Amino acid sequence: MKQQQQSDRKLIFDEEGIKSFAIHLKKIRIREGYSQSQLAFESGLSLSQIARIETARINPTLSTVFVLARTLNVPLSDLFNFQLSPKEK
Amino acid sequence: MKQQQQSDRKLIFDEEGIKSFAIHLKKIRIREGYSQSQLAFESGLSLSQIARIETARINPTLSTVFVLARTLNVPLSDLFNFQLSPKEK
DNA sequence: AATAATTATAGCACTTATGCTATAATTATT
DNA sequence: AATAATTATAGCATAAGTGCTATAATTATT
Repeated sequence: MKQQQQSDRKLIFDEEGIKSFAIHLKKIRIREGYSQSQLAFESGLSLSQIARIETARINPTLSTVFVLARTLNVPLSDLFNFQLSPKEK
Repeated sequence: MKQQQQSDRKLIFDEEGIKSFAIHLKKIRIREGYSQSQLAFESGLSLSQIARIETARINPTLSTVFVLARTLNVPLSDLFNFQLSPKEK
C-alpha cells in the first residue's frame, strides 16, 4: 500500500487577489456588454474557463488575462484597477 | 506501437504580452533595488521562477504576479503600466 | 585577471490551469 | 408558470506552472 505522501512544497494561491480580480473582471465584462459565452467565443477561451475565473475557482495565467483584456478592448490598467492588500511584514 | 496523438486543443501563450511583462517587471525590480535572489527570498517564490518570468520562458499565474507586486510594494497599476497590442480583427 | 555575485538554464516531480463536454442551477423573458 | 438564456459545476485528459536542486553563463567587484 502506497501511503499518500504529503508534499511540503507550498504553492501560492492568493485567494484575496484572485477574488478581487474575479469581481473586477465580471464588472468590466458586463459594463462592456458581453455575456460569458460571447466573451468565450470571441476570445477563444472556453466558457468553463471564463466561469471558473469569475467564480475565483482558479488562478488564471497572464496570457489568459491578456487575451481577456484584448477581447474586451480595455487596457490592463483598467483590468487591474483595484488594490491588493499590502504585505504584512 | 502507440502513435503520438497530436492534440488539437490550442492553448494560449501570449508571447508578446509575456515579453512585455518580463521587461516591465525587471525594470521595476531593479528600480526598487532588488536582486532576483532577494525578490525570491522575500516573496517566497523560487529563484528559478523569477528568472523564468523575467526571461519570458513561462506564463505566470495571477497569484504569482500579485505576490511580486506585494513584495516589491508597487500597485498593480504600476506593474501593468504597459500597452498590449490591440486585437487584430 | 581572479573572484564574487548575479542571472540564466536544465531536469525532475508534483500540482494545477485549461479545453472539452455535459449537466445543473440560476436568472431573464414572454 | 413555461421557456429561454445565462451562469455555475463537474470530470477527464493534457499541457504547463512551480518548487527544488544543481550548474552554467554572465556581470560586477577587487
